[in-house]
Amino acid sequence: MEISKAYDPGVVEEKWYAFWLQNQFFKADENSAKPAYSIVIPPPNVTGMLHMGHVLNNTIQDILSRKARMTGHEVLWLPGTDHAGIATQMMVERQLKKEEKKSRHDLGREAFLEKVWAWKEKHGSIIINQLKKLGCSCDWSRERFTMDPEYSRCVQRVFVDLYRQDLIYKGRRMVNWCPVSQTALSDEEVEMKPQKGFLYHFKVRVLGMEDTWLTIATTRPETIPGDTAVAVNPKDTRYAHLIGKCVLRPFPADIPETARTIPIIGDEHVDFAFGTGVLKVTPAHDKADFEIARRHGLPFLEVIRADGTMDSSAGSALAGMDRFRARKEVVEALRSMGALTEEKPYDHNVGFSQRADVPIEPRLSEQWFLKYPALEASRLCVSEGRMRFHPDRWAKVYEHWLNNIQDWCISRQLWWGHRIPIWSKMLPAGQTVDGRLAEAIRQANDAGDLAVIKTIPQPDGQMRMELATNSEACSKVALVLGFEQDPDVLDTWFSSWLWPFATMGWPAKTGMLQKFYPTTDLVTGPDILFFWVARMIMAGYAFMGGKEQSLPDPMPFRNVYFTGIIRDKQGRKMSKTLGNSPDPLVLIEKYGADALRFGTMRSAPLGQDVLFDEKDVELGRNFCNKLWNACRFRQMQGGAIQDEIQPALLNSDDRWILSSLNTAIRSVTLALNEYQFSEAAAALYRFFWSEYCDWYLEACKAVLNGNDADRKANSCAVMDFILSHVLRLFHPFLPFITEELWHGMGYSADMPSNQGGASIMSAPWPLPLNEDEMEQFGLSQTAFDLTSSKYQLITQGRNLRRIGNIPSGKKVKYVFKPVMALNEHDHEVIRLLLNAESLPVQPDFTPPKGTPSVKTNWGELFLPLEGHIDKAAEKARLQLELGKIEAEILKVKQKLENPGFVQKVPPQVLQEHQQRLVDWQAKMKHVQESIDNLQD
RNA sequence: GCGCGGUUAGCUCAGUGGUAGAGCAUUACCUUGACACGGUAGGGGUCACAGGUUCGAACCCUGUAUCGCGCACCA
Repeated sequence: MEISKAYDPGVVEEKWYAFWLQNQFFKADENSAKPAYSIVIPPPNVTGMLHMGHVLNNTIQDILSRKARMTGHEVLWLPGTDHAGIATQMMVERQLKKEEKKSRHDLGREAFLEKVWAWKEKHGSIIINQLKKLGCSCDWSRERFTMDPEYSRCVQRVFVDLYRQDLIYKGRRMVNWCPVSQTALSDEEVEMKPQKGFLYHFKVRVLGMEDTWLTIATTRPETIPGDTAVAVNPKDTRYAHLIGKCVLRPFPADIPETARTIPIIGDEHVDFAFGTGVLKVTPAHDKADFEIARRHGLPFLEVIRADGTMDSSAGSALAGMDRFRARKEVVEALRSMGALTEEKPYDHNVGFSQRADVPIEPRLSEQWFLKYPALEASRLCVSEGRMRFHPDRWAKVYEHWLNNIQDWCISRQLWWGHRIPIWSKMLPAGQTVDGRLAEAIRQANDAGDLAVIKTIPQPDGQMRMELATNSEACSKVALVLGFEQDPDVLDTWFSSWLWPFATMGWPAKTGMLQKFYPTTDLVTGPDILFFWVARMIMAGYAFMGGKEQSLPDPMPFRNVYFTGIIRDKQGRKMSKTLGNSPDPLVLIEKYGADALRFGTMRSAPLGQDVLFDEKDVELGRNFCNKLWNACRFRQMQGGAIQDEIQPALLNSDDRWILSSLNTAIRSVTLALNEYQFSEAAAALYRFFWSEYCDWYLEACKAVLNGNDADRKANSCAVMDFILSHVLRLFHPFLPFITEELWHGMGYSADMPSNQGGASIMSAPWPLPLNEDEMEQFGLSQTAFDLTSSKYQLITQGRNLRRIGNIPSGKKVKYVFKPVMALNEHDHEVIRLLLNAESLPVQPDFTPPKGTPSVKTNWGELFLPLEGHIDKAAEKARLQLELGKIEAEILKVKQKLENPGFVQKVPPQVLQEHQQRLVDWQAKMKHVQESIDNLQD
């Protein structure tokens, strides 16, 4: 192959991705005899565009998948997208408004949904294509969407099943209402944000008492028209005597006083230290007040409408006004009637709709709720360690959430999503199920579908008959009989929580489920621990635990890896509004996908947020280029691939790099097994750059510049050995460039097709050398250390140039006074790497006075400078060094003189310290001599 | 308020009891036959603070400060 000077990722990446797809290397075979490894992708929103969070997330999944393939696993990485109810609907609504100036209501439900589907068809694959650019090795033949027909049937089935068990019920409750999206939200979708507001005090007259007033503190005066009581703590001596009396509510001012006379009640909930100790009770617009009202049988008075504007019940002055505008109006009105006694700035937390970013309005409404199933099993699998969280501190957060769990509000007043599979009809009490419907229900159940009917008595004496079914035939009969389907749809997460098995053909016992469930790893951000991870665990235990699946453990995954959150280099969250979120595709264009992957992984330690800096990607690009050029260097030596290393011809540097490779294989494998991706990347980086390129390749040139063809060939064999291992170790991180070089260097040529012959993807993951191989190659710690100290000698020798201000590029003469026999190879390596013109070996060398030198266990190295030395400067430098050495000696001496130390410390540590003292003392002696030599 | 995590070189971070590390940035030198997206050699840190345990603490314990996150919140 002809290798260019710099690596150009663009063409290479496209070529190999197409190649992988064409050869179906990503495809999972459920009939394979290999052990299974599986991941289901956290499905990105169909509205999504690839951002740095996706890059982090999916690179990790790809690394895990590719490594698993190389270690001989049958890998399923199952991709797909999420319909993302609110987000998608809002996006299409916005577009509709912009382009056609219409609302969804103008179109009607059906026509609007057609629009959304059309939008999904057009844009839904954008993020999928972006993942392909990143190199993701997903099995695209199994791509799923949470609103696929089969998937939707799973959602319905689960709903009906839970409904049958009375775990799903309809209730009129206080919910988190988003006035912009105009739907209920779950508690998890509400984000508390600190807000600057005001705490207002206003007074109301106590009826039937002479000049007695109560002062009430509130942050929400606009809800005064909805107050149906005033509460005080019964233990509060200031007010207890007033319980049972009434006060006059100031608003709405245009209704008779009798209609706004409200009682003073006593309730333990009231904190008499807060505000004035008097609480206004607005049962329809506050969660706590709702509970108080229930305890005291107070009426509920709604004064704010679904869209966040004031209802006519709030009085004609406020009707139709936005809630925040109304707040100001009410304050002014109180002020003008002289009732406002205080108005002071107040910081407090307000719940915001996560999606629409506006304050939530607690609102009384009828919604569907779910009592979470399988709570205990879900808790135990983590606390008992059968399912492991990485890092495991998230297990505590998970447990805490489970222990404080509230029923899940699962209905949404949206159109885009899974419509609730309930059909109902009002009937006179006592009416039985129509025969045709009863027959349809029987048939549905016989066919393996679910159909359940319930009757719910109504306050007016009628009853509501509810059919829950996932059978289309059955629901059609109900429609004919005048039943109507519930208009709401389900929370998006009510479909996502089934992802690990609904994507694999559940409820049937499919080959795919048998092979790949439970999945091995889940990789996701901690921000969706409650939304998604926890609920998937429950769904696993609730629906995969039955006899029909016959699983030893129905858990959905064995390991959960929580990524950090990607922030910018100032530590701020990436966001569109801040404009600090780089477009990964631009980065891929500029630096290459491998560079982006490597840079991201290198800076993303387990369990920490990632401060992203484009410099990291630049580092990745530089690294790819280094890899490219190291291979180019091997290529330029010519010759065929050398796959036979001749042990007899190995030199000290060959042995050193083979030992080093062995260490690298161990540490990279270990790090990956422990999900320490940044550690694995750093270990590879260090091995390849600092050890292979900086030392081995440079030392290699001693052989390659020579004339011994056998030894040259053997050096090439070692290079090929190292490179073929390095490429495989790097493949999970850098899939494209490693594939290109794997083929380009010819390493694929001799391999069986399914073991690296066709693609590096299927090449075996490198194993450390076994003892036989170590012995055959003559590798040992002693030999390794000896060569390491040779390199230390070289570094120190190069440093000598500074003394005479000799440029590193200038060839000079060094003299070596060895302590042991120096073989020809080592001699040449030292000479070459010192960039020495010559390196005479003179065992009895007597240097001219003041010649700079270093002393090592290989011997003493001199740089004769012939009077080029600034003696004063050199002396000062040596004095400084002497000071440092003395400090070190003092430290070690103090330890060794401490009787406690000598008695208690392990012998090995003691010996280390003693050796250290000897070394430092030798060094001190040498430096002292050098100083003495500088004296005239 | 409760819980969790962080505080180590100018920056971003490794380092879990035995000589303080990496990358970037920085200084000097080098365009040498793989690579300037490069090479060589440097400089730079009383490991937030205070106690304690230990022969020995960046590391273990206690407390404090500070930053961040999660949960719960008093209207």
